[in-house]
Amino acid sequence: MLRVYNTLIGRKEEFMPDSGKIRMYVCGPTVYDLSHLGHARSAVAFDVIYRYLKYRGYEVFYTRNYTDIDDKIINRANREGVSSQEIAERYIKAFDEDMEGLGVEVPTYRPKATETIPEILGVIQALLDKNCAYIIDGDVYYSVRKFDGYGRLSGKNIEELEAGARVEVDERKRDPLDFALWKASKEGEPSWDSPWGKGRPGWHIECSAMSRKYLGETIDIHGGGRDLIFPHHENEIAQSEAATGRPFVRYWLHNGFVNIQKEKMSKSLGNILNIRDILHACPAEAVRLFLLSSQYRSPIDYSPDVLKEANAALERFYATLERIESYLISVEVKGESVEHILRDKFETDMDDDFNTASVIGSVFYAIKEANRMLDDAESGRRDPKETAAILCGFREDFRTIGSVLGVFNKGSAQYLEEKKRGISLLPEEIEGFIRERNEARSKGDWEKSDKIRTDLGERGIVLEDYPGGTRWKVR
RNA sequence: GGCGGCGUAGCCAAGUGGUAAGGCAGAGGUCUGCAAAACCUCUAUUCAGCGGUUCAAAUCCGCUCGCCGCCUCCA
Repeated sequence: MLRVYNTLIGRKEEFMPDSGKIRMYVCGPTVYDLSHLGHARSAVAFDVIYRYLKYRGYEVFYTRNYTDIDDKIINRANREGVSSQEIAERYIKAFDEDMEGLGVEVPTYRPKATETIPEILGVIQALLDKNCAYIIDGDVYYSVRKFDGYGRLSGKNIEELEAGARVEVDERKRDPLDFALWKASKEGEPSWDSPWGKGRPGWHIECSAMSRKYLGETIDIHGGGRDLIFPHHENEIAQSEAATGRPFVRYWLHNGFVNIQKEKMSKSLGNILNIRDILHACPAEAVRLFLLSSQYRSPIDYSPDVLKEANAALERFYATLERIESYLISVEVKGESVEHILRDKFETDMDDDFNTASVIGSVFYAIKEANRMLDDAESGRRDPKETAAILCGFREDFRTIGSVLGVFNKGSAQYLEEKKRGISLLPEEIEGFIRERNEARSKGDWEKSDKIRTDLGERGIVLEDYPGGTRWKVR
């Protein structure tokens, strides 16, 4: 039984979709700059949720939008002297590249706000017809007071919000909490025709329109970062439910932030880490492993060290996987029953609000088990066939888990191959050095043999001597 | 000020009523010419603190302290 933490009720509850088809919407980026680690966390968290739901046998219709019209885009365009569209296209492309780099699966639908204008106009018109919105000088505002449930998602009440409202209130609005559905365009700004004059959509309305267009009036899951709970998601609920008269979202899921030195990563604090910079310095699987090492709702603190740790953990995983794979080549497995203890644990953990941190713990527990069994089997203290059957189960379960987490996903050969691309030496050259070193070793010339090992070490090659011979790997 | 969340070993992090997963770092050991890798042992009588409920609490309740987020664009 899958249980998820639903922000709407503030606790975990059983996930019961209406049917085997799941409609899921996640708020995507506003495309005015490169995406940062925080975006990566949200994308990876919901990528794993998407994959797991599919793994569980659901058909998932996953929509993630691009907000491609917005003040920040316009500002940047003006600053650079190019069109808003050009800015949006540039950063959509960049975002897509980053997602691909992170191994994030492509959602079913990836709509853009600017391609949903007719539907946006439709929702606004419906709200005007129902007297939930009003027009002032070509702007259209949503009348928050007309919506009973306002504040339910964020646990706020209207009176308190008003009391704490910060300045800069637009005097024309009937109520400080009212927000723009449609903004009349100023000279030179991108605009679309509407019954209320030329203008562009407000931020919140696009998600209501896109969600409805691609997934219908009531959807199963709506996700995004915690900071979107208020006002963005609160406003989406108000708009959608007032317009359709039906519940908007059944399960609201929100991911925690990536912090740097305990503080939220954000533009205003200037502590941004771009995805592409990180990906440049570190394999994608290590980034994902870092992100998935905490439960998706918890805050996680970034530092260069934790990424290094994730990378080291990955290294350990693949080194053991390689051992397992070589062992399974040497020992025939047939007719032995393969057990899937790991897979069962994986499902139990994931069923509990996608507890990837616990899954990763189990994987490394299994890694230790596997190494222990291999040590014992290799020294004849363990039955080879029985060992092979268990390791075979591990290997299959690693693949299963890897396919959902997008980590531990490669064959060990592939992983090691990729690492070898980064080095300046040819494998034949390295083999040559190893032969030379072993000749020296056989003569007891430790000085020479150690120098060869040190020299290779400086070029990123690590040597390991085993009873069967010397092996090398890339650090 | 209002609302929400968090506080588990040197660090990261699971565990939400049945007696503290896992990783990194550290110490000792096995193996090795020496290493490396791997394995073994050790490293939280205790879960911010104080009370309460219970046969039983890190887990539930209350209070205190500390940190963070939202209330304004934000993943």
